[in-house]
Amino acid sequence: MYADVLIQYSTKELDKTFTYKIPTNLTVFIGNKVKVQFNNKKIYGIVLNIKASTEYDEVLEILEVINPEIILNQELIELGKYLKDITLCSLMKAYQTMLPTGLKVKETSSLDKYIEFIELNKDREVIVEYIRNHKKSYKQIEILEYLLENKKINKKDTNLVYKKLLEKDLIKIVKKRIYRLESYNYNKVNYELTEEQQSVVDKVELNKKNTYLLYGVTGSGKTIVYIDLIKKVLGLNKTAIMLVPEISLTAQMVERLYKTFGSSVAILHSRLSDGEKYDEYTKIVKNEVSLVVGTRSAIFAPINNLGLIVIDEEHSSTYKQESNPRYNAIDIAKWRSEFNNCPLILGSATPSLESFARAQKKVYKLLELKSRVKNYSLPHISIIDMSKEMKKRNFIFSDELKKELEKNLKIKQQTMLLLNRRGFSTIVSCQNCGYTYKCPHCEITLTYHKSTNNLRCHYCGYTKILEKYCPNCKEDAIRSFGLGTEKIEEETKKLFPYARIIRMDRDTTTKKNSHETYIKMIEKEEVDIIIGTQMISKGLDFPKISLVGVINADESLNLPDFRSSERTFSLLSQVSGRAGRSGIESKVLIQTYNPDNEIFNLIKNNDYIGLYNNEMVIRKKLKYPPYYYILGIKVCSKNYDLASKHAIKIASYLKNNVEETTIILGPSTANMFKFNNIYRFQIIIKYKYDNLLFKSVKFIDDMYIKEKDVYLEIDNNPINI
DNA sequence: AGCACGCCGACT
DNA sequence: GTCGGCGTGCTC
Repeated sequence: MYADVLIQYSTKELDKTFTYKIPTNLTVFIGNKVKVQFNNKKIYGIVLNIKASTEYDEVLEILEVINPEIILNQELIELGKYLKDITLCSLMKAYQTMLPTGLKVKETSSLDKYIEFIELNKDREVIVEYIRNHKKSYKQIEILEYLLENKKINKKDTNLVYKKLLEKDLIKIVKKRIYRLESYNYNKVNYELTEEQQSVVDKVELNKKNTYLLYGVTGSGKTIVYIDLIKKVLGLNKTAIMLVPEISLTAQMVERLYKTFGSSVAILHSRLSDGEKYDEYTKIVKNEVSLVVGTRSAIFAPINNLGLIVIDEEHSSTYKQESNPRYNAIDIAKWRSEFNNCPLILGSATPSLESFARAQKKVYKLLELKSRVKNYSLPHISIIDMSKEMKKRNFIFSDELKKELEKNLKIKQQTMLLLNRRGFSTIVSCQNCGYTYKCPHCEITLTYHKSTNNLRCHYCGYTKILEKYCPNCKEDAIRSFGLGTEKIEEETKKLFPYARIIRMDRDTTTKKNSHETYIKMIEKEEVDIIIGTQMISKGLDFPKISLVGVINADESLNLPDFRSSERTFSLLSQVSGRAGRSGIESKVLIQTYNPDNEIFNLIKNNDYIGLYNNEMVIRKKLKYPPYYYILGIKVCSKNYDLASKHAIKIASYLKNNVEETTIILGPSTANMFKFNNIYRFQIIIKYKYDNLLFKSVKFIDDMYIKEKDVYLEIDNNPINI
């Protein structure tokens, strides 16, 4: 027998299988990871097909099967091909993306973790006899008697001398595989569904491949609906995958799931160690769990008998991978829902326009939760005109926000302050000559971080110490402008010296568990004011938060992206939803320099439908999603002229090789025109249905494989343009 | 990807 | 004279 093996290198040149002979002493299955000789090197590959004959006269033999118990099942093998098709990556790249680090197709050491136990190796009578005959060997007897009583000793926990007994074959050392993450034993908690929640659950047909959009206001209990649906599915002896937008939200979600489902839950996200990930993957492969919770990549979990997929906060941009392969977990989920003939639930309080439009067109089935549980009212939202405040020399806190904060501190309630930008100040420049610090690799302004006294590029990570004198004119006139969370923290501390303040952004929460520590602090009410970036806007559920202040709402509104209104609405609704999660009356104050912008009216009235209707008019007029799909091609090179030249060439080729309804824009300079010293030109393609387009793009993509100094980044349905 | 083979410049 | 630069070409 012969096997078609896909080689570990994920380059497009080697994106094909090679045939190897299966030696008679090896059992090989489709989906196995195997070791083979390739071009005089020993490397690894995946078996994609097994056949009886080959056209080649001479083929090499498969050398070894690695992890024979863990194979890519038929579903995942097919899914890899789909991933390749939609992202134009190589097939191996697709499989490497789907596999956890410890199981990738390359040299990997075993990550199995074992505990060693000492156990008796002879019958009870033999041992008792031995003890009787060796009364003076106290040490040995101590062990034997303990083992007679307790059966086993953890080898690590003992310093007893057991070597002699081992030599005499009276005891043995037994290795047992263990998992690094053990599920906690929470007491199971019962829950009750409201009438509205129950009716939503009842509408979901469990044996059909429908996509549902669960549109429910913040605090309406979407999670309970997910849990109840999962319970029903597990009751049918099927399994489920649930995705959450970010790692910080998995802990909270997992706790809730444990309370309902006990230990049959596996967790997958990128902050697990390689060993932990490997263990969780093993649990799934061995059918030891029936529910997988995790972030984006958990959608590739090798779970069998899938009966339900839930994607919470479906509008979140984190479901889109921003590096190759640029897939969206929602697309993968749809594929798996079809493959397994099971429902997919997309949930959100502010669905993406694409999803809501599909629900309107009945492509998705719309499920609605209109009321907050226990009828807690939504917080009262006011918009504050910062241009008026500026005349009073209030640059950060308006009078009203100051007043409300003070009030809230007095009554011992918690306050959240949102500013979607970390660091201290966003622009550092010289008052004398106008010199502005910019990243030498990316051409964007550097952000000043006071805590570390340096300047940082938020794109490539370039760091530079801030000098006292201007590097250009040598004057002592360096000043910084623009707001970041660090500055908010400093100002808040000045204004409210007695308040207990924490700052949560990427700078303060990168260490493992630091995020959890902060959450615990908020929970235990050891904190009065929480300052943070959008990180604090999602999922957090604390009853004591009754005031939310948005320092500068224009930050996200002014981004040059057609989705900026949608995103701003979603962010502000999301963060507003953090307040008023108990009976207490709560407030949200949004500071802006553009109070007349229609969007604030919509946010104030929590009018998602209004936003949807407004935006859809604009999207239609400007031919943006959901009316058109977008495909972005970035032409990249270290050489400016080369990038520009090829971009023009590609655009003109495309104009002649796509359907008439398709619109080709550009090339123009990309948003991050210079990034890490690479120049990027962008071609935007707007299309409806165009089979020709994909053929042409694939053709171009193949052509540029060989090009050394230019490369393409192709992104179908990009989330940023 | 990675390595072999292959053809032209500066050096123990 | 060689050592070694990286430009094609091939891998079951």
